[in-house]
Amino acid sequence: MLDDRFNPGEAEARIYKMWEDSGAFKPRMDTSREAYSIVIPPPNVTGSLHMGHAVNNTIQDILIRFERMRGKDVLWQPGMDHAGIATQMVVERKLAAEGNVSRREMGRDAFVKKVWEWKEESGGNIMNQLKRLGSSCDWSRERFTLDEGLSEAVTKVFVELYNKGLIYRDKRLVNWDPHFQTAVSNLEVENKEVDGHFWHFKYPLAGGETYEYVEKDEDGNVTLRETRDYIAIATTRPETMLGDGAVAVHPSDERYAPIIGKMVRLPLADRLIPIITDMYPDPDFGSGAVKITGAHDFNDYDVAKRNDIPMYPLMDEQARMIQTPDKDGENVMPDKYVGMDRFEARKAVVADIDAQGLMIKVEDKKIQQPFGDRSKVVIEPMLADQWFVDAETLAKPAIAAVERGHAGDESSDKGATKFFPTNWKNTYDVWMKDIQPWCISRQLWWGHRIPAWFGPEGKIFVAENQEKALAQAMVVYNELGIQKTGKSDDFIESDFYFGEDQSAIFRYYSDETLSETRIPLVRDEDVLDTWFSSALWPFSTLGWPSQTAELKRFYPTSVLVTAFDIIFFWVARMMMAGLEFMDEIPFSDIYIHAIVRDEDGSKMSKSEGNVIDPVDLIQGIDIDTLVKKRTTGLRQPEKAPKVEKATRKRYPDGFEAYGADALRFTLAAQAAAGRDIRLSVERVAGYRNFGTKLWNASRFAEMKDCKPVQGFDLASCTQELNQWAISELTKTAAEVTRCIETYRFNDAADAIYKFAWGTYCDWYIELAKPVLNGPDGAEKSETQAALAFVLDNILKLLHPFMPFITEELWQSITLRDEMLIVAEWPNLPNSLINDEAAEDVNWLIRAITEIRSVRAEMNIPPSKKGEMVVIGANSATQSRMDKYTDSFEQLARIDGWSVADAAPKGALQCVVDEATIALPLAGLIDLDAEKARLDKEMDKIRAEIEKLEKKLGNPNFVEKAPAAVVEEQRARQTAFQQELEKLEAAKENLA
RNA sequence: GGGCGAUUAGCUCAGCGGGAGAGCACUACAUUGACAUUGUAGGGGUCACUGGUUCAAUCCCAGUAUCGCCCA
Repeated sequence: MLDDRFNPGEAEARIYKMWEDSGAFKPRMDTSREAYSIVIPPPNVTGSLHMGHAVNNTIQDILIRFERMRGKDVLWQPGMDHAGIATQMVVERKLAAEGNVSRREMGRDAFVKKVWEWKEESGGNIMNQLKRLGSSCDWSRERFTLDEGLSEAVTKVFVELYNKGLIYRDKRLVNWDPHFQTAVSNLEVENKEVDGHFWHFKYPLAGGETYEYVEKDEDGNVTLRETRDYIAIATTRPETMLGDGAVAVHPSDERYAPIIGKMVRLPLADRLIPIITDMYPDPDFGSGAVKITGAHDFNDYDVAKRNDIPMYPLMDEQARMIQTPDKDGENVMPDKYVGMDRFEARKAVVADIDAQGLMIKVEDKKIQQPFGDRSKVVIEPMLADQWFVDAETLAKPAIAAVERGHAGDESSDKGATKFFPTNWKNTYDVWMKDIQPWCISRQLWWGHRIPAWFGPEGKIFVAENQEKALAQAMVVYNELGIQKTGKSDDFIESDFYFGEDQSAIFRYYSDETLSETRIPLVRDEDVLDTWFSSALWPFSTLGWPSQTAELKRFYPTSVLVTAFDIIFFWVARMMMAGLEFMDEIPFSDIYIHAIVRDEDGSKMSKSEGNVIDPVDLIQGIDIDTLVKKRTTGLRQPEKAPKVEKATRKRYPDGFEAYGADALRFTLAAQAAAGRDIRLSVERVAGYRNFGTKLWNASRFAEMKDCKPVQGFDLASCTQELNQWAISELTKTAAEVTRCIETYRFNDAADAIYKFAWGTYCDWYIELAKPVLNGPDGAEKSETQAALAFVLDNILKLLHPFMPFITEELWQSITLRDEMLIVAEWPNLPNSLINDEAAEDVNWLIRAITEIRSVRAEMNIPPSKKGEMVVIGANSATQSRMDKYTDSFEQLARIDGWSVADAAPKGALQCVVDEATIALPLAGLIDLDAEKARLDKEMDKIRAEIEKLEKKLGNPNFVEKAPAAVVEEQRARQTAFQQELEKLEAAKENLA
């Protein structure tokens, strides 16, 4: 006998282990089966499970379990991402907290060793959390982006792209994160609107020149005319003025026409810079004149490039002001600012300008400011030598593949990829078509080190390893014929050495006293952007560059499941890498799911204290622990009382242990193709109850000896009730299948929920009770077998959504050859759909519901049984009455029935199709109330009839609407009309 | 500024050119018959607003408002 309820806390780990031990998670590698594969979006090794992971992995697991049960050869490839910046940050913090020396003092090798130690020890918690969710990944194939194989793939890709000219080194303006002291890609920058200022300065014309400054309104009337000896500029970043190379105005701007080409004397720096024209300045914005600081602003950079304006780097890696020489070797930066932090320098510049009387005004202004997505500090555009990927070239095939996917064009052997929902194609296209060079070097230590070696004469050797780099170097330097210190023959291996110190290359030329005469080759210190390795994930995890069996079998993968926020970071880059290196798309479908928000629609964020941890919903948490969790690590610790209050108010008792099944089902049911899921804990509880309901239905089946019967012949069922149930099951199974296939998880969840609870529990079991409680015999044994069969199929259909409880029930019901996880998905032939049986039983359900409704509304106590009198029933109805007399008795409290020409006086009456059912319950009926009830019902029907009359009375409708629609409306009208007549008769019969 | 999306029951959300839906919450009744993590029944919505297309609009189109996200 089953326990009285499912205990997820006990069962989940046990069942999970059983699955894993059985090898069910591994691909069958059976080529007679269709292959189906998904690569997991690799979570950060530093991460812990949040709701985003929960929904992402629930959906993948639903697909994987579904396809596995359908008999496909399934691989769900798991793994983790090394998360360069995030991990380095975590470990640095940890080391600092433990009182260690800093990363720089420790040195690269020692630090990286520490990170690995940390990774082995506490990285990958998230993998265990995914297991708690029930994820059926093949853990034996778990990969990490820094694994040997994957690193080999990264190096190979880098070298090949370099050789093809698709990776290059360039000095460009990059987004510099002064906190982590590394460049980041533009995707890692968050632009936020903040309160700032707009400073207006005067830049005096050189040599005391003056000009006539004229402003006009729209009609050309002069509104201001004055003589000026300056040009007015406005800036939100005054400290950068020290590096200005020019002032630019729009060529059409008449106000400045007289002074174009003249020089201004840059205040503070005391340099002469030109006034130039460029299309960039907006004449209607500010003064119309823009200061150009090419080395610290992206727009200015473009202007400076176009006009050959010098760019002066003003800051070091930590964004402190530095000295920079101009082309003549003169210092650009006044000494007093050198060493100041950029914000300190801003204050100083503003004060000094003001002191010189050159300040016009300061406005308060909302400004867009770039922040590092990890560091949260203001990003500084800086000129730096970095590695870039020519994304534009790689994007072209990636755009085309998605184009083909959405056009249904399967002609290309490179494949076609389609987004679900389709509107994400637009997002992808817009970004891809305006894609910028991708800056891939990071000044970090944790990651894939760039396989490039620098040597004298500005030479760069990109190769898989040191030996190959050396070989290249020998060739190059021999061809170059450069002077070899103290030697005259060709270079040989021993003429080179590998160093870590960049300055060795410089010393090679300058330091005559240096005893070292060999040529230094110094490896690039930088590592690659983490996303560079993630881009290779769909093939690197399958073994590439080795041609493994898995690669052959499972690439391209079937579908990628992810959230929209990494379409650019990841999806687009996988498309590019896959097409470039595999010559084929990495996945044919991309399913983009919603982002999980809290119940108020805010993004869940630890620093805001509104996070719901999936594990807490699975295993439960008391309110005090929850409050503690939410109030630690807040961005603004002073908000703790507010967070506590809100938490206690919303979840006064914390969370119960709802179990993984309930959480999964909730996420699936809420996974409709929108943008957000607002997680509702109440809904989680509701779906936990659903599990309990199913559990109890199974207990009932067990109690009534409903066991699956081997070789049970569905088609030979003689009992209408069983035919009906199997028919409804067949329809539900088809619907669930179709919905999962088309990624409509909420509809699939809905369909199985409705069938299991609303059909199986509410009606099938109830209607079967008279038989099950009756005498043994063919009728009973068929019903037992059929109930068991339908239940088995419910478990199957529900398994992808609620794997634990369904597996537990599956194995409790009877001894089985196989686990549910590998059981065969229901594939019931349409011939099992039995419309006749459905009509009969659905009539019965309608009739019982009507009677119950009338009784409840008229306050007839359930204990009060009575006969029913049927008026106007046709023979079909009479035979149904006969067949289901017991069901009426049990479910509608009806004690026998008879036929009459008219309802007895003073009886409750309800209309079911052609018949009127009267319940003569003398003495229990309030005639006035019954009259009112009938009136109310008639009013509703009359309103419907009125609407239909109007519609059908419209000649345009009858003429133009499809005949079927008109016919349908006519039928509805007739039906309502007949019901109305019967109700009128019922009312007359009352008194 | 450009783009995308949302606005449907008290709450969270489906839906859709032709009868307004679900879960939760709410109300009433029911407890030794698998299940109170339950059962039965019920109340509750000018489908944001304004126009247009159509025989017919919650649904399609345009505009407005509010909110959210992305990009510049």
